[in-house]
Amino acid sequence: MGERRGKYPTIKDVARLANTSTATVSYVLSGNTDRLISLELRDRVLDAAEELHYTKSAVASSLRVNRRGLVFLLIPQFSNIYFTRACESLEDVIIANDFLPMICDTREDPERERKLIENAVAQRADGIILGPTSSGWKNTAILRKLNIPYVVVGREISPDKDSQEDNEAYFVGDDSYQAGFLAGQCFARNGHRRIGVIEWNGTVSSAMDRSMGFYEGIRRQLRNGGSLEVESSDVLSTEEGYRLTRELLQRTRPTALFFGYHSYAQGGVRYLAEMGLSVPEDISVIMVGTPAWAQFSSPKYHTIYQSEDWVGSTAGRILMAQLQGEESPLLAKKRYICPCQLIEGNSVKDLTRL
Amino acid sequence: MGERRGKYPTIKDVARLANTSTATVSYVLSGNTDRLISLELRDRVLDAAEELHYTKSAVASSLRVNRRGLVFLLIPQFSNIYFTRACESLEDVIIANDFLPMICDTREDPERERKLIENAVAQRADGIILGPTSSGWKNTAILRKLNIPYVVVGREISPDKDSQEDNEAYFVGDDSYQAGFLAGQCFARNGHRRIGVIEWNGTVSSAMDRSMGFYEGIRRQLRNGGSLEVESSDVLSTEEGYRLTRELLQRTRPTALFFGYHSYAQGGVRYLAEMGLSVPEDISVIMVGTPAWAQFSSPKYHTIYQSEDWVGSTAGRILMAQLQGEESPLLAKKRYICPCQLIEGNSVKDLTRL
DNA sequence: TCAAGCAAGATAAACGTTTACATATTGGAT
DNA sequence: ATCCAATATGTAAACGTTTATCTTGCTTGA
Repeated sequence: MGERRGKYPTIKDVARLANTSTATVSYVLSGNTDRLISLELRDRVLDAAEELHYTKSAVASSLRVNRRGLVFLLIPQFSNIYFTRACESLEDVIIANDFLPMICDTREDPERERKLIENAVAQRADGIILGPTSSGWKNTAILRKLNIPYVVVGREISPDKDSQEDNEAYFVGDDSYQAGFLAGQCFARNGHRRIGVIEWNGTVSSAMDRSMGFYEGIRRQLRNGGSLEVESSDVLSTEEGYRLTRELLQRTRPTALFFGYHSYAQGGVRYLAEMGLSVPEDISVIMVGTPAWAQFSSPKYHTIYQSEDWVGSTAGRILMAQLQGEESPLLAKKRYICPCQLIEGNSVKDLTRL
Repeated sequence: MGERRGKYPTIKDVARLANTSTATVSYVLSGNTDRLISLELRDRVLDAAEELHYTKSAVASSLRVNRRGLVFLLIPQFSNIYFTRACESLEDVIIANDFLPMICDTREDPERERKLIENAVAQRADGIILGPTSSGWKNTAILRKLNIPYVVVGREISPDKDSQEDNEAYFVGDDSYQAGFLAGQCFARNGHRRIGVIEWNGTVSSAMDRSMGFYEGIRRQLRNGGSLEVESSDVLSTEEGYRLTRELLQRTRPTALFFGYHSYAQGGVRYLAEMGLSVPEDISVIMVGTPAWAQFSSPKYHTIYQSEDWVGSTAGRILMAQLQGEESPLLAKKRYICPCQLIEGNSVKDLTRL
């Protein structure tokens, strides 16, 4: 019962109750050993603090010493396993280094991203991990200006042509080009030549690289005839995946479908089911990303696996190295790219044996 | 280049550059209209602030006025769609009310939960939303003690028998009993009498209520003969779902399986697939929770749908009502329970027509 | 002419910590 | 007796804001 509002007990209250000075209380409560304190007094202080349910105000404390103990993790969506998985290993290293990870989602919205970054600096975050939107470079300008440590994950950001900045950001991610390439190659190996591609035309690096890689992986195969039908959208979501797949299949009927993002695949696969098309008999499927549903379903899908934990822990370690301010070999390199891996399921039909 | 460490420009720097006092700068920058300021000076201040890339320190600011603008969202896991979905609508109402939502995950770990709650109060969070672990009641004691507004979602927490506290927490969640009941009833309607149950024996309310409901839903049916085999675990995870299902099926061979949690179902379904058991021909399945994979797979699974968005937005609105400190009809009630809904797929075989 | 009122701005106290510095009390050693 | 070192504690300044209070120079009405 009773009011909230300035109700927290302060160090002063503790001092009064323990009949001593605030300095002493501070020394006792922060375990600072620079000063000798009699056991008797120490106990009195601890008892008083306990009795009042005293909790140190991190805000007053970090105003004084220049350390917030906060790291912000800004990710584009919770429904994107790539980022939530990376988050988990990130949290582990951040916590292990005695920082508190705070997660916010930008919803793939540049404006929201801008506000969240601004918030992070207003909160005086010690560092920031960013899974960027398409405006990632612009929105991080303030971090570069104020020299706040940050690491970009998953999607690369880079200076606009007109910008004169060249202060490249730390980046940890997967080899998106290779991801596409592996998929294209797999279709090629299995003799597919009429292929549908569902891709995201977000202006982030990963999207474009995936397409490039895919085309390169399948190019040879198509030289002797074949077709590539593409359907794409600005929006990355399950629903949009459904719609794109429908559009594409109403136009043409390929033997194989490549989904550049598993969220698209999720919607697309639903459309296939509703149409009574079975995988891989009627149509083959590969997707980038390895969501649970794709592994535990029948058919089990071919997926391109990206090492989210590696990405997370590496990004975390780089940020920590920056914060510790030591010379770390980790900091010598700016771009960390992890190779992908084709995980075979049974969603690709072998056409070469017909 | 250059050092981090006290590098942020302060209001004092701005004042110096604009050749005025800190008071004026503060008034201008916070848009406080209590004071008249000449246009000329106002512009000088704004220019100076811009030039220095000044950002107000939320930590200094909220030390002074007693308002943090922070709401912590503590959820047990990112892989649990129930909570991530609730999070999204929570964020919306929190942001709409001009607070900044910070998300942390407790990993279903009571100790971690305790620390995170402590952190939240150390950060002087204005309010807390908690998807509790089994120690939820104990860990929130400090919030009650210090009178910090909080709302519990998804799983109910309640005083230990030995505790003398009776200050019931605000709770928003689904009717877990009904969730179980609907599932039991559905099996009963379809004539199943040899049934396997995979349940979580976490000591949170939802777990126990689900089982109770399920038994009640199926009870009648079993009166004329039948069997119920239960397999349960302390740990809630996909892997454990796999293991429990294996244990159960090695012991007995029911016609239907009830998964109390979709994470268990995910692992269980994989085991079924590996054993070559097909759903619903060989075995019927219902699960609580409606993950994407269960909807987009074939077969489409019977699921018990819980209204995560309703839970999220309601919990958010209750917390905001507390923070606004007004009399809100919302605050009159302590427990908000949303009914569940059986979403039919084709994972339950009708045995009555044989 | 002058007090009163007002516009436009400055000064300084306060928020809850941390910590440099000052003080007071001991017990030896000289 | 005197001085010093060691121990144990207190005082107060500082961190970056906000805001109550004070100052100054003008206007203006009687």
